[in-house]
Amino acid sequence: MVSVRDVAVAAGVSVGTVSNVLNRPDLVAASTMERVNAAIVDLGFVRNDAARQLRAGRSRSIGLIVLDVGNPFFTDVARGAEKRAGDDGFSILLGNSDESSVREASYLDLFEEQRVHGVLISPASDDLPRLHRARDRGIPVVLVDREAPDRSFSSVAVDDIAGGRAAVEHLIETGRRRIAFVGGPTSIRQVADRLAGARIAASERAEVALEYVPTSSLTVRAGVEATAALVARHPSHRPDAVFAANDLVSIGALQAALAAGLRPPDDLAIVGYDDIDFAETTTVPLTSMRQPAALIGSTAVDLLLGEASQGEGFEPQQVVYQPELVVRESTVAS
Amino acid sequence: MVSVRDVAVAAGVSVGTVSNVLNRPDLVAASTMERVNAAIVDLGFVRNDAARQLRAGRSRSIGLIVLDVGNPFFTDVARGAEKRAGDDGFSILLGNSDESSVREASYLDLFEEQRVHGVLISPASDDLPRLHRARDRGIPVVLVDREAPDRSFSSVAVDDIAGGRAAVEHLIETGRRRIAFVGGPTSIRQVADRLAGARIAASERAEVALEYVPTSSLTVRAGVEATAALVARHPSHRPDAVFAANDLVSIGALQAALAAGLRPPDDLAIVGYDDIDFAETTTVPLTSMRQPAALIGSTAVDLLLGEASQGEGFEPQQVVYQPELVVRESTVAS
DNA sequence: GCCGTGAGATGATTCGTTTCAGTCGTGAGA
DNA sequence: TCTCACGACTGAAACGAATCATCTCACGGC
Repeated sequence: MVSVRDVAVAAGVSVGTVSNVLNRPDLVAASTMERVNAAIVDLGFVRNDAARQLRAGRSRSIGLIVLDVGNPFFTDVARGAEKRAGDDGFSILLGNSDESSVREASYLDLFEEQRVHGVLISPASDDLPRLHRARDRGIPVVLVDREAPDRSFSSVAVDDIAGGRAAVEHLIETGRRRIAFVGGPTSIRQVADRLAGARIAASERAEVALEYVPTSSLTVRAGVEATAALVARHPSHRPDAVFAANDLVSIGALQAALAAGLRPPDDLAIVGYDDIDFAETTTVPLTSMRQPAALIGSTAVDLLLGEASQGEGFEPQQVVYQPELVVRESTVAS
Repeated sequence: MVSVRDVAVAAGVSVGTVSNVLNRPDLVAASTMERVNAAIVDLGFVRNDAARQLRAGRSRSIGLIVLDVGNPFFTDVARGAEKRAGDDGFSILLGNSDESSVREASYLDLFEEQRVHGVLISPASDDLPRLHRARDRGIPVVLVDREAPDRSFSSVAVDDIAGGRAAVEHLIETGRRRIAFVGGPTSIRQVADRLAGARIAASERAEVALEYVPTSSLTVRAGVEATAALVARHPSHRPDAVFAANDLVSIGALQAALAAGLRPPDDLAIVGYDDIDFAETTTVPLTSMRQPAALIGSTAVDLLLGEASQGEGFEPQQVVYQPELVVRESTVAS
């Protein structure tokens, strides 16, 4: 493996000069630079990032931990983050916690060992102490799609309470009275907030009943199972609307409804959350709360880099975007 | 930032002993180990991976470059790879080339600088020399979802020619005669092979016409645009079936067909490729060629680790899986 | 009392890069 | 002629962990 030393020898200069060619080309004479570059190409020299990092003390990478890589919402967030990070010469390390706090912790460990420039995380649990520890060690942390209860971290989120409320208000306006909220676990803050918003909207009208149907994860499968149980009930006890905690669950809910012979929106209305691309291509296109996924990702990187460049006296900032209701045939007949 | 030296001082031992506690616990006395571990917790010591790597010469990470993170097929591949890698203590660095050879090259550079343990790549282009260079520098390379023309690399692929052929044979059997293959660019091997397979199947029956409708990328949007142009033709020139290069394109094709007032499968049959989860939840559930995505990912890691542990005399291996036709309502009325 | 043995601990050295104080030589100004 | 400034380049030190040839010590055997 060829090192700067080899390049230096080949070009007849010192290692310091090779380093300058690589990092501060303005400090070196044109003719020297040419010789060094020729040697680099000749020998096939590739910088060793580990040595670079060791010297620098931190890496040029940013860790991103998402709840589910299979969810297009999060890949969109990742895309936004990656683009923004790339502009500043940073790269994104993507970790998938699959809603497991164990996996989440192991990614945090990994990222800490890598002396990552910072961590963007959509937490699976409420383990804020763990995050504080990371920050105490000098690694900035920004919460994604979630706010810190005590505002001790910067965050980029969408107002999930408002979103939950708007979704249920839409269902009420279109005539539904028995609404089921499908999703879980509530240890995921997004779920808890959307449910809270839904409850607020429901509580404003005495004739509206809101039922919480928990699931163990936010997947298509979970949506199918929970909804299948709902629609198997006697018609008099069956909800007339499902508000799903995210679009994967809502897709599952739609499948279960169709399998049971129900025809949305008449027999059952369905609202999802995230407005992933696939929500508009389903058998019955799904009404959903749209979130600006890529913008969330890029804003998170902004906040992170800001915090990283400032240091001690940094004041955490909360950015909150508003979700937007996208109405489709799963709630309103076309 | 606390280092092994600080831990050693706090525990009253040498740095070598701390390192032994971390890496070869069997060599150190129980009482010593306890003291060291206590010091580690006390001081909040976190190993510096850069220093570790520098010493070791290579990292415990494997780079994975995919064509499109937004495509669930690739996230499934990534999942499979990550799981398998994790079992051996490796982590996966996920890079998204977005079908751009420029982005692909920049990820390769990054991974080389990181002295990655190996690279799994679903190449966007035919730049094999670049890959050979990486391997010459000691970085094993395994091709994913694609075979090397000269078998000079190990690979895990699915027989796309057979897949393309089976898809078109299915269309012919169900009565279609004017078939459009939608997708591109053909510089992506998967596209070229699926098209080649389609042509073979079509050529076996004189009365079948196959038309190639290129797109610039494999996305829902591209599928919509290409198909919209097709269905806008006079009925006598309109194809009676679309074979899409992947499911994202087929979802786009379905949207365009519905928007034009056509009702699959009668007015237009549609076959996709990959059988992503969302293929069965579309307005008209999509017939698709299923590929064992997670298995592809884990097998690729297997081959990579095998090659990495052997070294020089390694013989590239080709693993080829067979795709499986999954018939749904987009080709056969229910 | 001596030697051999082996468990346990040591600490100097190494990995490859960046940085920075310092050297060298040239040319302008006094 | 001497000094000073400056551009160009040098090379040693430092980053933090892992390794391995050595060293220490206690104990058993004779």
